Amino acid sequence: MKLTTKGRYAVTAMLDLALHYQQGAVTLSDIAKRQGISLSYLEQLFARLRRSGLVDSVRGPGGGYNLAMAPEKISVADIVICINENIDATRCGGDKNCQGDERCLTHYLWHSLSERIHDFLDSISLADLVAEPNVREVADRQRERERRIPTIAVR
Amino acid sequence: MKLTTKGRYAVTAMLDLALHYQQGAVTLSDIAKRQGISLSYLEQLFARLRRSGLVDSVRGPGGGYNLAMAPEKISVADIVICINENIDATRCGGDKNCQGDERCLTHYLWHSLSERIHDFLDSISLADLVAEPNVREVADRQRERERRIPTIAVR
DNA sequence: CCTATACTCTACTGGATGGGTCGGGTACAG
DNA sequence: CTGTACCCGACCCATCCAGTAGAGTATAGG
Repeated sequence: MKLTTKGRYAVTAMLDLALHYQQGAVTLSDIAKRQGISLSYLEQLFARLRRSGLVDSVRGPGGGYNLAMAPEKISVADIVICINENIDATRCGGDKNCQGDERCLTHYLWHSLSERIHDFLDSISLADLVAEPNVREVADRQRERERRIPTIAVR
Repeated sequence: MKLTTKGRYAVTAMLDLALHYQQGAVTLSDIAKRQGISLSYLEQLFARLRRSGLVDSVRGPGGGYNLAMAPEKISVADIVICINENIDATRCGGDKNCQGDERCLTHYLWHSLSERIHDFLDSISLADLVAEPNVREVADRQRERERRIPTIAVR
């Protein structure tokens, strides 16, 4: 089981997209500024998100990224799995060969933990997060700061 | 959030102790053989477990380790936390300063995930694991193998 | 057609950390 | 006094996270 900044960044960035859903393409540099994530790093993450079909890209000026589906359709688990490959907590990755070619004593424990984590993350969609008061509060704060410290050439 | 072999090994080893509860001290080399874990590595883990008061040690010949409390009193979370320090999934470690000095968009998400994981692992005691049929099955297999390939000087 | 914008892709890197090994202790039962 | 077993610190290596760098391609707008 690994859950690192990588996965966290990916979810944060996808949530940013969800907050601007159906408002046109969002550029990575905007996300980078708003969420405090390195642009080059975001590029790597979005390459995977695009290949997994979670986002669509639009090239050229005025381009950027859009969610490929409605926020209700994308769960946090989808994003984390796409980025991190697995949230399996067993050593063997579910292959039951943790000790030699047999299951180790605690195989089932980690297996059920993995299930719990997956079920939890899968039960939360981007739409759920957008609706969350705590999230709205932070988003408002970010919008406010963006207004006060506008980008050069604010259109 | 990190859950690595370290934590898994520790739980496995503690479960081995629980399976031999009140049958005298268990040596690390026995655990190493039964569970397929490096002896030196186990020594490191048990140093922490001992300092945290989860196990008692007996030095000298015939020595080994014992659970410091009844298996009912020790939860998987106790062991993992002792070894891994934290199972917090947030970046900031709960300090709410994930973005600059503010909370990031997804702070609450990771916070509640951490709570879920902790609650789950805390709800499972070593006694619960010992009672688990899946665990008994693997333990029986290990005992069988131990009988067939006995240690040199099997007392 | 030119240019700026913004995605696309590959290569590289430094530091942390997981997962060990090695070797020299100390306590104590027989 | 000897062997067993815990105790403790130093060291090591591969992996990989997190991030940088830089070259290329598509395209909207002038």
